[in-house]
Amino acid sequence: MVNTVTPTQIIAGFHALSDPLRLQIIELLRQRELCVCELCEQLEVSQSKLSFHLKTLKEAGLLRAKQEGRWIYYSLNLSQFVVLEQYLADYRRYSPIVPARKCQE
Amino acid sequence: MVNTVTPTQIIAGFHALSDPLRLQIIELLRQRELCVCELCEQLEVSQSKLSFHLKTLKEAGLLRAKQEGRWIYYSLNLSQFVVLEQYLADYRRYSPIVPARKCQE
DNA sequence: GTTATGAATTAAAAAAAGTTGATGGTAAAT
DNA sequence: ATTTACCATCAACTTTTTTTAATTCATAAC
Repeated sequence: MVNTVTPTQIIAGFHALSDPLRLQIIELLRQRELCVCELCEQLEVSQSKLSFHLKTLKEAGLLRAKQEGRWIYYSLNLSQFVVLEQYLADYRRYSPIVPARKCQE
Repeated sequence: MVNTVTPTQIIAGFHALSDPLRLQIIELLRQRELCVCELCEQLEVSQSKLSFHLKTLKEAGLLRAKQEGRWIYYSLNLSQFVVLEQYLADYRRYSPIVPARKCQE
């Protein structure tokens, strides 16, 4: 496997997931891909605001954008979800429960 | 199962994981539990700063704190890692790839 | 070309998060 | 009882993120 996952990617991913509106966006896209105008309506937010959050998610690699005419359709990039999931899974799997070395002598 | 996971918990969790120093803290605690003074030394940050980030991680449920004398030992709360992992896994597992309904008629 | 629509970008303002240094609390040592 | 060590908290400040409104860009329709 070659795909090196950088801390920066991980941090951007988790940051993108740490906002309620962004989680709502993801929840909607889970059903099917949507264009910005449709997301706007369903979420009842301004286009500009939505655009900002879409960018955050896209730059974190969690979304894909596909232009079609003057519409832009967003969809989940599930492989990036797997990257983050894997990161968490590693903690669960390789974290021995070792009692602390005591601080004093 | 009764354990209802709230969006607030999820958001707090991902937010806690979206900072380089906090990831370093977690990386260290992965080996074994540590007291604050030891984390301070290894990470070379002020005690106050460290305390702030430990609080963020603890309030997100990712860490446990245990007092012993005047030392406070922090350790990973792996079950909360699993909660977040599960959240991501659900997207991967239950997200059908459905083409968009087109916007125009 | 001109106009209208969908969406990104910009700049300024507002809000939130993080940093710093000082202070305070508690437990142990003297 | 004092002092010392470990750690949390507070208030002031800095930095980053988010919001808002205006503008710009691109595509398509006229």
